[in-house]
Amino acid sequence: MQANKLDLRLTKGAKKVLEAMGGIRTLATAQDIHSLLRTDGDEAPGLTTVYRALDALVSQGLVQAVELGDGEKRYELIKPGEHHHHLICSSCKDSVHLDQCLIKDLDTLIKSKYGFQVSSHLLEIFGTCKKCSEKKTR
Amino acid sequence: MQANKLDLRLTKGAKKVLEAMGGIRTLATAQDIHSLLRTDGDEAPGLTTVYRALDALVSQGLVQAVELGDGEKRYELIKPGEHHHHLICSSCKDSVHLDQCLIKDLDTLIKSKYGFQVSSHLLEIFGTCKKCSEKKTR
DNA sequence: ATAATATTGAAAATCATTTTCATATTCACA
DNA sequence: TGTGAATATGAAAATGATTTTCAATATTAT
Ligand SMILES: [Mn+2]
Ligand SMILES: [Mn+2]
Ligand SMILES: [Zn+2]
Ligand SMILES: [Zn+2]
Repeated sequence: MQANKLDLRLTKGAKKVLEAMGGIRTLATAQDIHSLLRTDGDEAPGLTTVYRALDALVSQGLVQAVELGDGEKRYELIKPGEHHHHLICSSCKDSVHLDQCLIKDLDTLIKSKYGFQVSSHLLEIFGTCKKCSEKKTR
Repeated sequence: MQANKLDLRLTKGAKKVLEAMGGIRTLATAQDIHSLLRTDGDEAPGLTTVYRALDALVSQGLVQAVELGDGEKRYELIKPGEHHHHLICSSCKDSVHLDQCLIKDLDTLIKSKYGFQVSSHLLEIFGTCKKCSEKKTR
C-alpha cells in the first residue's frame, strides 16, 4: 500500500470520476460517466464538473479522450502517460484495445521528410468484429 | 474533353459544391464552402443543401470527410475512391496532405490477429509545421 | 400535359459541450 | 483559529454544428 502520488492535484469531483472510470473497461462518454456516478451513490458531481474533471484527467495523462467521428467524445483510463488505439465494431460498438500504438516511431521519419514536429495523433479503426462477422455468416 | 461519367448522379447543388471544392486545396468546413458559394455568384445553394451535397459526394467517393477532433468536419476533393491523411499544424492550421495511407496493408494483419474485418479508419497527425517551427526559433 | 418523384431551403429542433455566475469549499497565513 | 483570497461546484443559459421538418419548386416518367 503505497501512497498515490498522483492524487495530489485532483479535485474531489475528479477523484470520483477517476474511481468510476476504474470500474469500466469500455469507452464511455461524459454523460455515461455522469449517469454512472448518479446511479451509484449520492454526492455525485454534476455534469459540468464531470466535463471539467475529464479535462483535468486528460491533461494529467491519466485518461485519454477517444474521437470516433460521431459528435461525442469517449474517455477511458490509461496507463499514466501512455496511449493506445482501437478496433471499433460498427455493428455491436464494442472495441478491441490495441496493445501498442500502430504508428509509433513514425515521428522521426515525418520530421526528416517534412520538417514537421509531431506532437499527437488520432487513430481509430472501424469495421466488424469477430463475433458480429460470425453472426452474419450463421 | 471526355464526358464526365460521374456527373450522372449529381444534383444541381452537388455540382456547385463540387465545383467550388475544385478551386481550393485546403480542408474546408461545410460553412466555408457555403460562404464561398455565396460570395462567388448568385444561385448559390443553401447551407442545408451543401450538407446534403457533401454527404452525397462522400458516398460517391469523390470527397472525403476529415475529422480533426474539434466538433467540425472538414471536406476535400480526392482522387475518386482514394483517401489520404494529413499532418496538421496546431499553430497555423495549415496541413500537409500525405501522399499515401500510412496504415495501408494493415487490414490483413488485423484480420488474422483479431478476426476483425477492417472497413475504414481515421488517422490524422498533429504538431508544428516547418514554417511555424522556424518562426518560434527565430 | 399531368401526376408521381426528387430537390431545395428557411426555420425549428437537436444535442454535446461550454460559459456564466452565484454559492460553497479549501487554502494561505497572520 | 479566524479571515480573506483563491479554487471548485453546479444549475441554468448560451453556443454552434448538424439534422429534421415541411412546404414550395423543379425534374422525370407516362
Ligand atoms: Mn482503450
Ligand atoms: Mn488532404
Ligand atoms: Zn498512437
Ligand atoms: Zn488511410
